[in-house]
Amino acid sequence: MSEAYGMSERRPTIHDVAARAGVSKSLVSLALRGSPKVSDSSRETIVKAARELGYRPNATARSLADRRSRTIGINIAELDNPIFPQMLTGAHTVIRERGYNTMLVSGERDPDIEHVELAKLLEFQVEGLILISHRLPAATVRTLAADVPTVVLTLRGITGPGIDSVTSDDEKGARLAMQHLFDLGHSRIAHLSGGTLEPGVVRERVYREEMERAGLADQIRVVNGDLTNEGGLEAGRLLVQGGSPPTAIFAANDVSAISAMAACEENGLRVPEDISIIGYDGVSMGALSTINLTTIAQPLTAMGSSAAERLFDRMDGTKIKGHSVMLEPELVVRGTTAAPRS
Amino acid sequence: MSEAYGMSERRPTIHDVAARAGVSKSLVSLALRGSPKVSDSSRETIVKAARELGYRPNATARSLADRRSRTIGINIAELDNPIFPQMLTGAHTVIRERGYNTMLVSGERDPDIEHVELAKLLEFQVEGLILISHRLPAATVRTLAADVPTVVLTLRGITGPGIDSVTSDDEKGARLAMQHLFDLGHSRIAHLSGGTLEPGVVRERVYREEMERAGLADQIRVVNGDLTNEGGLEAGRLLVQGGSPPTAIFAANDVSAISAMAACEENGLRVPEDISIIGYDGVSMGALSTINLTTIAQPLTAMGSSAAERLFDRMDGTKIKGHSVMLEPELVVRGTTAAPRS
DNA sequence: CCCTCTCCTTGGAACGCTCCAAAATGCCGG
DNA sequence: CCGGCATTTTGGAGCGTTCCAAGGAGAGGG
Repeated sequence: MSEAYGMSERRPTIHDVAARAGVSKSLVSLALRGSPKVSDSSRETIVKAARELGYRPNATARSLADRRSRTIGINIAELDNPIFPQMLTGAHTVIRERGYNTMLVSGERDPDIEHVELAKLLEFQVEGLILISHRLPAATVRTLAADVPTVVLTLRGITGPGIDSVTSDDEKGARLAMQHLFDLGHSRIAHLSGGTLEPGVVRERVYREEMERAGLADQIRVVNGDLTNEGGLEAGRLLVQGGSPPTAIFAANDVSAISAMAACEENGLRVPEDISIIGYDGVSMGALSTINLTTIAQPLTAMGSSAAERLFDRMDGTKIKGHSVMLEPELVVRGTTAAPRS
Repeated sequence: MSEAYGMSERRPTIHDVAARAGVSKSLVSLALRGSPKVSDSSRETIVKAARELGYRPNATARSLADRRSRTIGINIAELDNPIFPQMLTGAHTVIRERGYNTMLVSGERDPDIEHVELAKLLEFQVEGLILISHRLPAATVRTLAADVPTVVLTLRGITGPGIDSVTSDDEKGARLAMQHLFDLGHSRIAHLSGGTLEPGVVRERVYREEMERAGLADQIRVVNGDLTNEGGLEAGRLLVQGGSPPTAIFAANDVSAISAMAACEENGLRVPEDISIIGYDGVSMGALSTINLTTIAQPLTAMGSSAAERLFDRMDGTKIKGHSVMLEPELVVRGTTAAPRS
């Protein structure tokens, strides 16, 4: 044994176990992986020797030898907006149940960093990729998917060989929201948009369509809330400070909806008595009774787990065509919407 | 611009690059790692060949060869409570900046799962471990730390060789909270506790001590809010439904504090006019103007990054003694506390 | 020209594991 | 006691890198 430097002691390897048990390394390998071809007596000796030495298999070496990393890479846009951790949870659980590991990277809002991190994931030989992000360029996704099975979450409209996607039906969700407000009798409805970010686009389009379809084209009013706290607050102020505030606001996501609530209250408008607000996402904090936000809930955790399941399907199956799953959003009526005061 | 390759064929290796460039694999290895011993002309040919082949180094093989995984393992208790993702963010950023990768596992509230997952982390030869959890038994932590440099977040009182810990000064934070309420003139102060979970214990002890020190031993009232939404709601109800509700509540964390707010409002008590509430943690949603929770803010992101930095110190330094860092919490006065109506 | 001395470059031996073909062992009937 | 067959066990060849000792090529000095 080469003990060149005064390093801390070498971890025991399969060879050490073999030596101690008086068998060959191959047999140790078989025994420890539970092969039925190993005699009971050998198995026993080997397991005992392994335990005595505190042997722990080296997953790196194993990965190299059998060319399987048993690792899934997840790229997450950010951890701040609670929808992401929630999807992550769903995916993570499935990955674990399948006996895989999760390697997590985040672009932290910087495309360059994101690019580098994604590359590292591939170098680590991840067997599959889950992209939880709405700011990834389609070209990037296609390149990645050419190398490794990939499932995209929350990003619609990206297809191609090797790409699956999991989304919830934004079109339908947005219609549900508008319908709810119409049902309550609102017509002066404003939209707090998500700007040009992917999920925002569809929601805004549907808002416009529905308004037009209801003959309310002249009431259309859109302000960009940027899907963030700050953006929502400012946009909310803009909406309600004018002379005739809308009677209802459909916000592109919960985070900005909650901020808009604050903006309303600042300006003396009570929610829902004076103004109704409906959000989108179904983040758990919206359920807090202090907030009690009416919203279109996406099955966030389910989307995460569905993405992981789709990925495993693709990995062990022989599916070739990109296949997309669309889950159903759901209207959750809570305390921030009511009929307009007439 | 590298080409997308079919995923079935073998990935090009360093040998392929060597062949194409007409040099030895060793030289390719040196060149690609930017060694200065390589002539410019060779380097150029090699880089070109690598690009043309779409070569991507195999991090697994590299890890095995140089016995460094460049990976840090993070165990996270749960992703639901927003304090965890926030700490994760801090740690994750530092890890990335140092050129390392993050392998993420979670016990998902099940000690058995947690144990298995932690073991897998070690098999993957992580070079360091960050434990973001308050339910890990001290014995487990010590075992892990014997194998690999370890930093514990949020868990106090665990020390030993190889273990660093990062906490914020709970003792001081809790005193800040009580002092704030005293300063406002409160004396009928109840505590929404965190039960027996680690961070709750200290906060409750300080609550009791401070009440006694202020001669208010007879006013001491503690209900377990379990650090959760549901727990906070029920405990909150318990506190305010009785005949003479407290004039202030010190909650063991923000999540339960927010639920307690809801419980108060349910029962017709306005916050802060009728009852003051102060939380603990400083989660970002508390800052939402709709909630506007007075709280003791822990520097969550900083705790995460500090943990990672501590870890790297330990990894490349020769520090041996366990070293703990304690960061300062801070009183953030917002809208849920006021003087009691007299 | 030959000989050093620098630079560059190279093949082979790890790293710790899995896989495979082949060898050893054990058991049975004859 | 032997052949034949099933069951166990084994050594060696990878997996794609890095590291190292040693080999080649020029350049400059004598």
